[in-house]
Amino acid sequence: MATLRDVAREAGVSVATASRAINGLGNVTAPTRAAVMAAVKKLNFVPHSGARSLTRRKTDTVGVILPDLFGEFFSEIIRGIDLVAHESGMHLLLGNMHGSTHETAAAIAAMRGRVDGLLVMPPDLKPELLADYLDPALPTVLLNYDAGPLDLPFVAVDNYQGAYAMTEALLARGARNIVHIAGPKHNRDARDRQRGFVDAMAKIGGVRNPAILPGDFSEESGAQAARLLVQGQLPADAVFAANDQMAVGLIAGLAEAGKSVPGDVMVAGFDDIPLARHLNPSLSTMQVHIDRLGSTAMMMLLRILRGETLGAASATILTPALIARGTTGGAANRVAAQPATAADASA
Amino acid sequence: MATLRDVAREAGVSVATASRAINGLGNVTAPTRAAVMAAVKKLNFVPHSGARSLTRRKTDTVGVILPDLFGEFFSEIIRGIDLVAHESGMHLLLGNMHGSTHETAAAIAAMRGRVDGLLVMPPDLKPELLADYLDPALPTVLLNYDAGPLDLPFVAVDNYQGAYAMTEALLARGARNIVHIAGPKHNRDARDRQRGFVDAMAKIGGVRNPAILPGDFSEESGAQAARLLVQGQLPADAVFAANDQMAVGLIAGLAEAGKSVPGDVMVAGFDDIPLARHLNPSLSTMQVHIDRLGSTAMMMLLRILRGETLGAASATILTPALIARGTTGGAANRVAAQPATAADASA
DNA sequence: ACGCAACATGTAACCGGTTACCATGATAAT
DNA sequence: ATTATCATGGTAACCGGTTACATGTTGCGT
Repeated sequence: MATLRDVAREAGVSVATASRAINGLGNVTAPTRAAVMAAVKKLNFVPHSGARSLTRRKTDTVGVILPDLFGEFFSEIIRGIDLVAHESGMHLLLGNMHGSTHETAAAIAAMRGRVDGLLVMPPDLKPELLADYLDPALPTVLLNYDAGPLDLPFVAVDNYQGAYAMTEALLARGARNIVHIAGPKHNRDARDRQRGFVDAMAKIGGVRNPAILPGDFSEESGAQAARLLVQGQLPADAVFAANDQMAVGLIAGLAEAGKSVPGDVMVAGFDDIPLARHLNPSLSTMQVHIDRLGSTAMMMLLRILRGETLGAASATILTPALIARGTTGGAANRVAAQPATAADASA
Repeated sequence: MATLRDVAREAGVSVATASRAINGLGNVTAPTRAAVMAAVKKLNFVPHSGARSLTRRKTDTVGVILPDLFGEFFSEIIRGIDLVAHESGMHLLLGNMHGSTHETAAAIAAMRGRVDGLLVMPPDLKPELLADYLDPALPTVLLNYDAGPLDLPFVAVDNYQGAYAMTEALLARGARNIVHIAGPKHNRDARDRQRGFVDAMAKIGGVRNPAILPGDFSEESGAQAARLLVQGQLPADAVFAANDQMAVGLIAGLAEAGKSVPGDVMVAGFDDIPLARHLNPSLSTMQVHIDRLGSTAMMMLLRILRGETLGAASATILTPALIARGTTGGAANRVAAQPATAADASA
């Protein structure tokens, strides 16, 4: 592979001139530039980005660290990020922590010297640990994680409010015995959604200890919950799954057991993955605009990299919208969970 | 951020020794190594991967260049790649050519110096052009693209055979007037699938010029086709869409027009995206194991990077399996399109 | 014709690691 | 006691670019 030295020699100029010609710096005469360009073409020279980023101290790459790559949730996030990154000529370096805390540290460490900034989604990590792993000098935006005391910019979904709104909607539709299928114990989204459910049940439904089944956000755990429901003879007239994936498994499980949705029992999910509207009956859910989660975070990171200060915009909360579809017996109309916030509108 | 020089100074040794201690090379005494490690911990030193890769001449990163990031097809591919890459401690650098030929060149060029190898999926590029863009010195595996004369390793799906088998199955189910919804004109997969359809119709069904509607692999174009079908009064008793995404749109469009599936018309797709089995009725399709496309390619690339020669394994053809589901009125049983090939078995 | 500014180009240091090669001191062999 | 041997650790070159600074060249004003 040809190097800049080769090009310079071929064009009969110094490396400095060659570099300047290639990068379009002003102080090069037209004929010199032409000679350099000819050499570039002839030798098929492509600048070595690794070497370049060493001196420039920027890599034009952002690291994206996700807990997993499975399912539409993550692919939508990546798509959202890429959309914005691509416009600014940024590349995406994917890091996967595969659920393990130890790997998270490794994934973050491996990014040093490769990226200009980081987008991290640490759904089940304690903030203190995260602070240990992160390099304070590396601009970082958190995905779907309010770091609280850490004072890191983040974009998150208002899970509490969303779950509250969905529970309220189910109660309004006449459900009395609503069962919640929770997400992973350590997962923050899952815990916030559960809190929203519990609070709504207490305040609006007047129910103190609503039934909660365990789950882990997987389709299989939704099916599992269906079996528990049917066998355990829980008197449920509605089930609110903490995410769509589980709702999908749940519906399949209920169908197997001969239960009709929404006839025997209503079902609701959370996220609005693309699959949701294609189910039959279509799935009622809280629409999160998952791709916006990614694109908003990427836009924030870009602004930080440009040296702007985010100020109030450093904490962006996306409010999910209630989408009432077939599984709650409703028409397919959409209603905002609450007036869109300024943050949401700017996204 | 601390550099190796800082660490060496702190530990009272030279940079060479520090480097050796950190990388576990033999010629360092235990006390010296301990001193270095203490300095590393104290200064929070993390080696700068950019600088390291410059001398080592390897980056532990592979570039992945895809035409788009939309839909489950691509997210499944990335997942498959990541699965294998992660095991070998490799990172993934995402490049997106966003459909444009010009951007493809840019995406590939930008990878120089950043990656050890390339995984490229160029569905609508001419082989000659591709050869121009690719760096012959950079190990490259093509995804879903038989480069023919280029002699590059690739892993592809037997689209022709798959489409042939699906058409045969539809005919066996009693369909007489089968309409095909084609993919993008320049897309190779799409063309091969169309050829398979046409040939099967001719050889088995004895039909010379079967009806073919245009499409572009998008859900919307499937819906569009549904409108054409209904308005144009085409006497179709089965529709074979070139991919699942279009089949989904098609089914929605047919439902809108009051047509029942599979009662009035059978529907089949291609790819077996996760969504397929969740539709109601569930979608009959050719199962491609999309993630394997990615993981197989990544495994091939790793072997090349290790210096092994692939030999016959450099061309891997995955044979899709016929999955008969609800939209063709069948039970949900799976039948192999044909005996699995050696290549398929080894994947 | 001379002095000086403005501009083109070259030299070399530097980014942060790795590593070939050499120097040192300790130990072993004679 | 003297020298050969070797493990350990230091010096400096190098990877492939960028860029501060030095140098050379041209053109303008007087």
